[in-house]
Amino acid sequence: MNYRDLADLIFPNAKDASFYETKYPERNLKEGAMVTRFAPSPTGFVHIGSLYTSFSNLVLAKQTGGVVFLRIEDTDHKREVENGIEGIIRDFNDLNIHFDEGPIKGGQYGPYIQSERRDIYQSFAKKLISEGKAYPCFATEEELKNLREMQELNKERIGYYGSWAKYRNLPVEEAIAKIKNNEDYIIRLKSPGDFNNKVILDDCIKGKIEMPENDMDIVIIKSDGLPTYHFAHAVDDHLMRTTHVIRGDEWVSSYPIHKQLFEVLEFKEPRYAHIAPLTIKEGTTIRKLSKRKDKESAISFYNKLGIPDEVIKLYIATVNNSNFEEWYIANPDKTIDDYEFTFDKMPIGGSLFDLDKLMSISKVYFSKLTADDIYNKTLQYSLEYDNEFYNLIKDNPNYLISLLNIERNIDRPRMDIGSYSDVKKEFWYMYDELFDKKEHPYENINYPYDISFIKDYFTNVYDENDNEEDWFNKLKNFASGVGFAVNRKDYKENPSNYLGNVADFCSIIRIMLTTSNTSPNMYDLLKIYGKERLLKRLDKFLDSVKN
RNA sequence: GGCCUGUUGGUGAAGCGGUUAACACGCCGCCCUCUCAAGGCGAUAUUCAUGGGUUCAAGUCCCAUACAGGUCACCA
Repeated sequence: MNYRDLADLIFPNAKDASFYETKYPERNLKEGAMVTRFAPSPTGFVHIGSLYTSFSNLVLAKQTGGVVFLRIEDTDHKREVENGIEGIIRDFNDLNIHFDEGPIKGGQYGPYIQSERRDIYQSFAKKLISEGKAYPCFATEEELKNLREMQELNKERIGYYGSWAKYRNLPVEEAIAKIKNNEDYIIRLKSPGDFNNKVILDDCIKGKIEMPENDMDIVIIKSDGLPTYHFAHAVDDHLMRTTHVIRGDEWVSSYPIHKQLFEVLEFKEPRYAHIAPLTIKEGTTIRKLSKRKDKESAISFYNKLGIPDEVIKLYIATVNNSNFEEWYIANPDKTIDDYEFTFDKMPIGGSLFDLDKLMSISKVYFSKLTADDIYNKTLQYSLEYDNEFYNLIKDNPNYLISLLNIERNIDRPRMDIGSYSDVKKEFWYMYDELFDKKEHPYENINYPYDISFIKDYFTNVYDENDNEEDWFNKLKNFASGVGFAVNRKDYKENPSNYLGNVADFCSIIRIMLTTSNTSPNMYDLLKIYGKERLLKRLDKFLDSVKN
C-alpha cells in the first residue's frame, strides 16, 4: 500500500487537482494590472478596519485596470453569525463600494464563499497526500497538550514539528488501519522546512523582512473537512489568480507558512502587501482599533453622528497614503478616484485614529456641498435620528436652505458644519420652537452698561429692506451715537472714551439672536429671521439681561 | 519566552547620508474686513526613545538597551 491508496481512502471522490487548474485559467489582463481581493470573515458588518483594508484592494485594482473580488472566509463554524454574509454585502452596498466579482455578483472564478469550495480544497489536499507531502494526524487534544507541556519544560520551541510530530512518519498501513478503525484525524502538511534556514518576504509596503523558514506541520484540513486559513489562502489565491495579497499585517509572521504552501503545491507565489492597522489610544497605551471594544470602529457610529460615508473614505485615503492630503488640498476640484495610490506611501507602523482630523476633513467636505444637498441629507438624517428637528424643517425647505446658503457660494465658504447633526447646532436659534424651549437661554450674560438702547435701534433704525451696506452704515451711525467707537484704531487708542468697539455692539445683537458669540453673517440672519420676530426676541432678551 | 515590526513637535506625519527637519490638525498672537467666520502673516516647541559605533558628514547605516505593537490554535 502506498500514499496513493491512503489519499484515495481519505478523499475517495475528490477530482484531480488538474481539473481546477484548467477550470480557472490565468486571467487575461494587461501588463501591470493587479488582481486583488478582500476576504473577510462573515462577522455581520463592515467596520472601519475592514473598510481600510478593502480600500487599498479596491483602489489599486481599479487604477491598474485590474480586478478586485470579494471572498467570504467562513471556514470556522464556531464564529458563524446569523446573516453574517448578507450583513457584509449590505454594508458595502450602503457604502457604495462595489467589487468586480463576489458571492452575489458571481464571476468566472467562483464560488466566492469558502464553505462552498470544500471539494476544491480536498482535491489539492488529496494531491499532497498522494505525493507524501501531507498526512493524516491522529493526535488527540490530550496528546497535543502533553506535547506542549513537555516542550515548555524542556524549553524547546512549542509546536508540532520535526521529531515532535508523532504521526508524520506513521507507516501508510498503520494510518489506513486507524482510519478504517474510525479514529479521528486531521490532515497536516509534512513540512520540508528547516528552522535554521531563512526566508525573505519582499513586502510591497514594509520592504524586505527576514524570518526563519517554517518547519511546523501545520493543519491544512480540519476534522470537519474544511481547510484552515493558510491552506485556503494558498489554494484560493492561486486559483482565483490573485496577483497582490493586500491584508492586515498581523499576517506577516505566517508568511513562511504561506510561502512553503505555495512551493509544495507548485503554485506561483503572489506579491504581498501588509497593511499596518488603525490604532487607538486608550489612556497611555496604543492598540489596534477593535471592532468589539471601540465604538469608533462601527460605521454606524459615524452615521449616528451625521458624518457622511464619503468623509470616512476621504479620511481613509488620507491615512492610507501619506501625501494624499497635500494633493487633495492642492486639487480641491478632484476626487479620490483621480489620485494615484502607491504602496510606498502607505504607513509601515500603525496609524492612530484621530476623530479631530476626521471632523476637520468633514468640514472641508461640507463646505463644498450645495445648500440643497445638505438640506436633503439633513432631512434624511433627522428622520432617522432627530424627529423634532425633522418636523421643523420638513415643511419649509427654503427657510433652512437660505440659512445654509449664507456665505456658501463664495470662494472660501464657511466651515462651521461638519455633520448633519451640526446643522441643528448651527441654526437651532432660528427656530422659535427650539428657542422657547430653553428655560434660560441668556444665562450668565450681562453687561457693564445699560443696553436698553438696543430696543431703540431695532424699533427706529433697523430696516429689514436695507441692503448690507446701508444696514451696516446705519448700525455704525447708531452705535457711535450711543457711545461706541466706529473704527478699531480709535477704540484702541482711547478705549476709555467708549463703551466699546462697534464689534461689541454687534456682539450684543448677535447674542440676542443666537445666544452665541459666533454665528454666520449677521446681516443675513437678521433678514431671514424677520423684524417682527426680532422685536419679540428682543423683549425676551432685555427681560432676562436687565438683572 | 521565541520570531517579526515600530519609536521624529500637543497630535497625525514627511524624510531613504549633507535640508533653516516638509505638510496637515490643534493651540497662541498679529493683520485684514463692515460684525462672525474665512483668509494672510507669525510664534511656540522635538538633545528626531536611550547608549555606543561607522563616516569629513547620521532621524537617515551598524550594534546594544528600553518601551510599544504583532504573532506563535483543528480562529481567521
